[in-house]
Amino acid sequence: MARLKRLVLERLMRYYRYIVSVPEMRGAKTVTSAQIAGALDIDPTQVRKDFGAIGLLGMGRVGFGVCEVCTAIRRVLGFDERLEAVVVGAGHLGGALVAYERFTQYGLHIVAAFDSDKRKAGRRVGGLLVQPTRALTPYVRRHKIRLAILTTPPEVAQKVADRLVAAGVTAIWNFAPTRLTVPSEVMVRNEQIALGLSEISYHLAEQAREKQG
Amino acid sequence: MARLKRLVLERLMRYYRYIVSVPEMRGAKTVTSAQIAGALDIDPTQVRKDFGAIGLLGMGRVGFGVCEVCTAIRRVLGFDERLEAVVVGAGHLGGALVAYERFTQYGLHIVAAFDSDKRKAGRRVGGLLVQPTRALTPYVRRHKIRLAILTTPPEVAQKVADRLVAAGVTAIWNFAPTRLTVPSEVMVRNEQIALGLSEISYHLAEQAREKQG
DNA sequence: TAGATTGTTAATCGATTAACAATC
DNA sequence: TAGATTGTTAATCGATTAACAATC
Repeated sequence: MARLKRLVLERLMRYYRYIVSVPEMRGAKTVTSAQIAGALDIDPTQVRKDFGAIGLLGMGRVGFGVCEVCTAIRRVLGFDERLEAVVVGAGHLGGALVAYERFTQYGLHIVAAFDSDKRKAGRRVGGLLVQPTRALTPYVRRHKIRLAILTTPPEVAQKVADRLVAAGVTAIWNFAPTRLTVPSEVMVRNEQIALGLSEISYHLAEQAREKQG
Repeated sequence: MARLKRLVLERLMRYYRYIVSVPEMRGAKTVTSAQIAGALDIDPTQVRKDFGAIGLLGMGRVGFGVCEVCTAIRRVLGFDERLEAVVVGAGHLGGALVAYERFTQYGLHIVAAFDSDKRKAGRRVGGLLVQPTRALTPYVRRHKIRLAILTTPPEVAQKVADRLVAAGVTAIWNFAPTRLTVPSEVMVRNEQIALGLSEISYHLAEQAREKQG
């Protein structure tokens, strides 16, 4: 099976969420590409192509088996495997991620939180005791942690990333607004929340300009 | 000037951040498209095109004036205008956004927070007193709020959105994992953080599969 | 069977990159 | 002037959509 691209993966996630959580899906045995596409504002052909890419075959006149779809997506995206992650940077955002229970639906478990701030270390964040940064490397090594969630200030993000990589992490979910330099075998997913502001701010500014003249 | 697309706006945001915050930019009078492109891993032609789209003209052999670039981006994206927003849903994520001070750099000021949970209403979140949801509509009306940041659970997101629209909001920054149905003149930006997990989880699952067989 | 839905190939669309003359 | 950098047109690349025979 060819390596799936980012856009495909994100759509698979959306299909999965639709199928497992939308009320009209409750109890349904089958689902058509048109149903999913309509709900998610996607082209039905796209849905069938994505399903085809992960080996899902539909049935003419009926659609796809709900169970098969769920199972296939879970398997491909790895939701059945327990995935343990550490959070580095126990500020507001880090705390929000630790507290977000829905991640466990996808197999993700945040098992430790770290912060360099001595006032934060020792405090509790969403059920986790925040540890000082010097405990990071040994923890990652001992527990064979593969994923780190980075929510530090941008100034220290690269330094932390270097330590994480040295400790053996192979994926970083980066919420700091900086590009990270890492070896090619380490995967970085950048989550730049502030980028959304560009679209919103522009839209509102345009609106104001149109109103004026 | 033609309406700018989402990808262009996001790149403009990244150019802006690079220019105002990266150390090697300190004191520089000019910057070339190659410099920016190199730092952000973008094609230099793209940078020049984007600059051209907002009316920026470079100088042969020299590049672009740092000041001009900043000013132009700020003006186009509307960062010079004060933009007031309310947060609805004062949970961990809502709190994190309220506490995020860097937004003011872009003209965004979160001026009020609301939550339907009676235990949360009355508490402080990042300097703001959380108000009960019944205060939402009057507040938005009175202060002519145009932007709402939605961080409620997905189940109530649509209902809240309806109220916000009725109260006069024209843009919604939606962090709830649901598609919202709103009138066409209202802009919705979806920030689906969990989508990133699909890419990470897949990558790590693939890695494990490769190792096994 | 008739008809809705699939899987797949071809056509379209848009975004990115390459090429290069014009410029300072 | 020589050479680095721009602005713009053309070529490429990839993703999305349309068309339609095959299927149950």
